[in-house]
Amino acid sequence: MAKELKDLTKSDENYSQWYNDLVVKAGLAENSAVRGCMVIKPYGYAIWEKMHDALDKMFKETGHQNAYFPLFIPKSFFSKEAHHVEGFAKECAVVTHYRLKNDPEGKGVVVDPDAKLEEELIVRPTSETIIWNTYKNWIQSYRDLPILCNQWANVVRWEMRTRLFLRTAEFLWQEGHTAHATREEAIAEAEKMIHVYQRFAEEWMSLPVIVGHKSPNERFAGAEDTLTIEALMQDGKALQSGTSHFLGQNFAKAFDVQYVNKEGKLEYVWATSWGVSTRLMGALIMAHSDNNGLVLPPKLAPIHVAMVPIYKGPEQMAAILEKFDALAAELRAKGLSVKIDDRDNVRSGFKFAEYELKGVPVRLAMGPRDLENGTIELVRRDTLEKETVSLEGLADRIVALMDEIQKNIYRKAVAFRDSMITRVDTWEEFQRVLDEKGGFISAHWDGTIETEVAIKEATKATIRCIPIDAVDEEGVCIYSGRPSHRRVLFARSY
RNA sequence: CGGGGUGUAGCGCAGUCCGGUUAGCGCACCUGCUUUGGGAGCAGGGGGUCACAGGUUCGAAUCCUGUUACCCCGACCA
Repeated sequence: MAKELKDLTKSDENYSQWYNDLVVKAGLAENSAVRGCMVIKPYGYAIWEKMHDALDKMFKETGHQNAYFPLFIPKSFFSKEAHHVEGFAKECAVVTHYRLKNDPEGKGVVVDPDAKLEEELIVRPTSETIIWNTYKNWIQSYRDLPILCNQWANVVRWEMRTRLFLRTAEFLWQEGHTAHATREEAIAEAEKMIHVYQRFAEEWMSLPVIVGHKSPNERFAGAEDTLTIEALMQDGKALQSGTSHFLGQNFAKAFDVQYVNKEGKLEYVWATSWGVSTRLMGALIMAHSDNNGLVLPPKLAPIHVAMVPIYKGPEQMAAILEKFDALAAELRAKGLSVKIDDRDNVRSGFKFAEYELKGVPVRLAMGPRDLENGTIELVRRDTLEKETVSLEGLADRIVALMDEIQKNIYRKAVAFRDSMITRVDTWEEFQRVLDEKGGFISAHWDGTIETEVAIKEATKATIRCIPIDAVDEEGVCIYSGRPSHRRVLFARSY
């Protein structure tokens, strides 16, 4: 199964192929019959569900409520915000008809030309327009504000080139859409939510991220400011993992959403939107996996502990399963998910490899030797360290180990990420580091779109973000030589 | 949309140049036996509209024409 995985390393130029193989072989997802769309398989979906639940709880703790808006957006709504339509127009799926009929020539069904829609419907690539069209009806007075809604949904963006989890034509996400009375309150909301994402990435995914502002060229279509969390993958490429936008009054003006303030005067509403998607699954996979397969942080692992019997004959199997059942009951009582693998059609070695491929944090194996000694073999996935331990007090030990694994994976990722941030002061060095090392490059930039675009064309590297904690530092732009006041982070990215 | 490639069993492929037994191999699947402390071995078995539609031929997976789907490289990717 996973044997092929071992042939590749992360620095390999075939990393994409390696990634794709891993996603498929670990049973997370596969390509579907529909071009560019994926099937998320039960094991992959179980991870996504854990992400969903944790995020949903965080949103509610920050005062948000879930709601749901339509999948279809009338074309006219979509074109009301000029920058927005420009940004998304090239990748929209459009519904033009509402009926099929039997082919008059007898070959299946055809679109009924008489059932053409008066106005075409766009399959949402994001929901700002339909939501602001709705918010218009919800808002009259400052007493109606703020509105703090989140939606869990699927969206469609007709990408030319797709990749499992990272860029698919259809994907699952959440999108928060908030309406506020003041500019300051909306900006504070956008900042609050990017930090919710940061906390989720670091605490749940064991994924360190850099929080920053997008450069004007990389900003969301229709936003005044875009905040991002940027993560680093093991091949040295960056991945935009979540964004939070301050939309100013752009959508309020486009959809004429005004409220009466305390002084009785009409004002346009201030907006934010923020989202993370199943792309986080891609981030999780690419940040931690090794040549044996996935490495899942315990907080997101569908199975915490896999138990594998090593046996000869049904008597041994029964004796081992008895021990497993007792231990499993104890572990489950402590909130862990346990899988006892009593399949007799595959051998234990196969099972070991399989649970490593699937990233199960802890594996226990018990055989005749252990039965005699009252021991069990414990292997942790993050380090692959093997230990024969006593059954005494094992459940508590494993609970503590989950926490240790969660932290260890994070520590490793932080160490790697930090080692991959390089300060660079010349254009030659910039190109050399980009080609030979990759990762984030911290460099001066003159702040112009022309320079940003020129660097992108020359190297495929983009400004990932202007970190929120960037310190003022005078310097000269690595490309243009013009003055710069702070460093920004460049990288090649997914 | 430009350049290249591929459609043969659930998956991965050979066979196509040069037409000719019943279309083959590996993995997976089913049955049986032996195995079992790191991806088992042997034996037997099931599974095919050779992408689709025409054409040439005594005979087509193979040659010709058309269609279609997918993959890779570019362009695209708030």
